[in-house]
Amino acid sequence: MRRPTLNDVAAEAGVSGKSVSRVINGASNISPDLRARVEAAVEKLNYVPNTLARTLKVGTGDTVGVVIDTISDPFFAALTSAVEVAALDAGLATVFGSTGFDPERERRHVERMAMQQVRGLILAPVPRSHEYLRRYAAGLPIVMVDRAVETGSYDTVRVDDRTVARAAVEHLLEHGHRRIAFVGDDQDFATARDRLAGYADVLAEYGVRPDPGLRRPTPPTDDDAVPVLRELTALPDPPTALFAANARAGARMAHALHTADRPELAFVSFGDFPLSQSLRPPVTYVDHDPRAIGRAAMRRLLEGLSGEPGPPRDVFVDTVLVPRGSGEIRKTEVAS
Amino acid sequence: MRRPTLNDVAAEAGVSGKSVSRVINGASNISPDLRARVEAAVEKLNYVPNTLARTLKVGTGDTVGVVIDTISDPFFAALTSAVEVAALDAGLATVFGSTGFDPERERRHVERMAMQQVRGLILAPVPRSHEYLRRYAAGLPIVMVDRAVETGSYDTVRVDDRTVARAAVEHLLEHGHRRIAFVGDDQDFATARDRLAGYADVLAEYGVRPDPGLRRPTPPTDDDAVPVLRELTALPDPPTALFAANARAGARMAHALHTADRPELAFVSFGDFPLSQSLRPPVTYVDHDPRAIGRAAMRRLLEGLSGEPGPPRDVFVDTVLVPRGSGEIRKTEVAS
DNA sequence: TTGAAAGCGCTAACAT
DNA sequence: ATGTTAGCGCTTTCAA
Repeated sequence: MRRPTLNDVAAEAGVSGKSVSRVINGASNISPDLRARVEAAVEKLNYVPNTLARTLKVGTGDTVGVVIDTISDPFFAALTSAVEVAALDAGLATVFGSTGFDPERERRHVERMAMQQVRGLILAPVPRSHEYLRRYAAGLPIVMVDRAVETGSYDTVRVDDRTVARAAVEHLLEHGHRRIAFVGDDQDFATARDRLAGYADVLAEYGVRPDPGLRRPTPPTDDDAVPVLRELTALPDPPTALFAANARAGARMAHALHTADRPELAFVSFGDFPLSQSLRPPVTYVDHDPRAIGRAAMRRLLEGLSGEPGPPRDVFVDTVLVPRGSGEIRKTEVAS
Repeated sequence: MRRPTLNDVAAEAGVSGKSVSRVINGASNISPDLRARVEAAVEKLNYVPNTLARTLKVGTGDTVGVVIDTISDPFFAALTSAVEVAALDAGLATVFGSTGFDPERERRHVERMAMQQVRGLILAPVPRSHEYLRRYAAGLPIVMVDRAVETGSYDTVRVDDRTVARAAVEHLLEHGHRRIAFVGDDQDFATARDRLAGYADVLAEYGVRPDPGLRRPTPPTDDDAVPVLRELTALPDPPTALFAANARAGARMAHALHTADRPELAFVSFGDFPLSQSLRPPVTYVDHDPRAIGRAAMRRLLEGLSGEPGPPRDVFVDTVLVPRGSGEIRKTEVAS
């Protein structure tokens, strides 16, 4: 009992295949009688058109691909959601794949999507050489989001990490802090490097000597964040403020601050996270709005689809610093 | 400059199309010489096979579809992530679509996926009649997750809501509470109905008269949760405990409890949410593990793909009550 | 307004 | 071990 095809419908309705095709695609010049007969046959047979055959013939499909770290990350969930909505508006469907930061998995996802004839690709690249991408880039618009690799070769949509990190750390400096810890990803990510650079920039501007001892990687889990915090507070000259350079680090350090009961430490997170405003104090953050990135990426992709792509462009989306309490703690009392 | 096809490669390598096909699909009996020539041509032309054509010919593709409320919901993000990983293990790709609770959007996603010849469908159905689904269900295995509609017609993977809600509320009753508020979705969802039924069951068992005044819908946003809480505490005989019947309600009521500074109210949430353990007190919850649901759904789908599907089956995944503090507050002091 | 034939890119069946 | 032919389900010529 195989699925009915367009020709089955044609036979049932006693018309030609092309007529069925016309009815399905809503062509104009069709006699009401023919249309009615075809529609009846479609109904009777439960006919579902085969997009693959159509795409094969027409040569162009209606899906875009999204490849990201993991959909479990709220940042990428929101980004993907925004892409999906924007794609839907443009009549496009979304296929997605997550890399788990594995370059090989990324490659396989990209390859598969290219083989499936996606119209375009939105990619949060793992921090590695993307030599392999050239092969697929021909005739396949690619927009990189959140991070950039091989800058200049591909469109990107991201925040200006360095500037934003500067602003966040400056906010702490303005509140009197001089010992400011940096908790964030290792330096494989250009993004992380830029944030660290912004941190270093502004410290230098304020005449603060950078101290490598104040730098810690993102704790792998919530539970690992507490020891990280203890290491920092146990220093001879401990930090009075914390800068979390990404939302994951933010959530985990917030957890640690509460678990270890150290609400007197000033704290700014690069990226908001759920419930951050329910904590006491609520968490001050600089946000790079994932939905704005998703929408901008889709916009850029659509430009690439229709007409002249032009040279690769770097789109920077705006960010905002939202003071909610934790970042406005002044350095007054000296911590034990 | 259209993309090269298998025949272009064949011409370049001076062999037949079928030989190229063989090399690409790693067939056994191929002379090293031929293989080398083909591989060189593939490399030279940057050839990328067209899966669509393959699927059309072979009659069976390699993708499964996932249709959920929204990927921004951490519950569904985790579920989808688990499905993707399980699918990858089975050599399948994942396409996804979100409904935003719009039945029409759900229908369009399902239709599109069916047209794209997905092998199977994992669906969190919007709470409506799914008459339309029959049309696609022929030859397309469908597994419903989290919720069930038209029970008995489709496979489902979910929790036994009634039993779990019972356990959660009983936990509060055991701690001395008798006035227990129910905050949760409206009753369009079978899931919500069952949870309310479990709540009612166990109240009756403990001889507690149900009070409709203690029932409130899920607040639409965090900010709306505070008024909901105030309404409840302003009652003549206010609740001493809260049961949030879903994770969203849980997060929002937690927010309200903290904003309004009412930590003396006992609180159990159906479903965990981010940072719930960083609150004071940490939130007690019963969890229906989204990853377990995702994995079980994929397992069931694979059964449906290979061999005898058998009659629709309802799979219930286990849940656990995790006491973390908020649910263990005894009813001792009288509020206000 | 409708239909017949050819072919999109690939592979199964059948040669050789 | 390699090639030829036919055709998957659809749409695009081109005719009628």
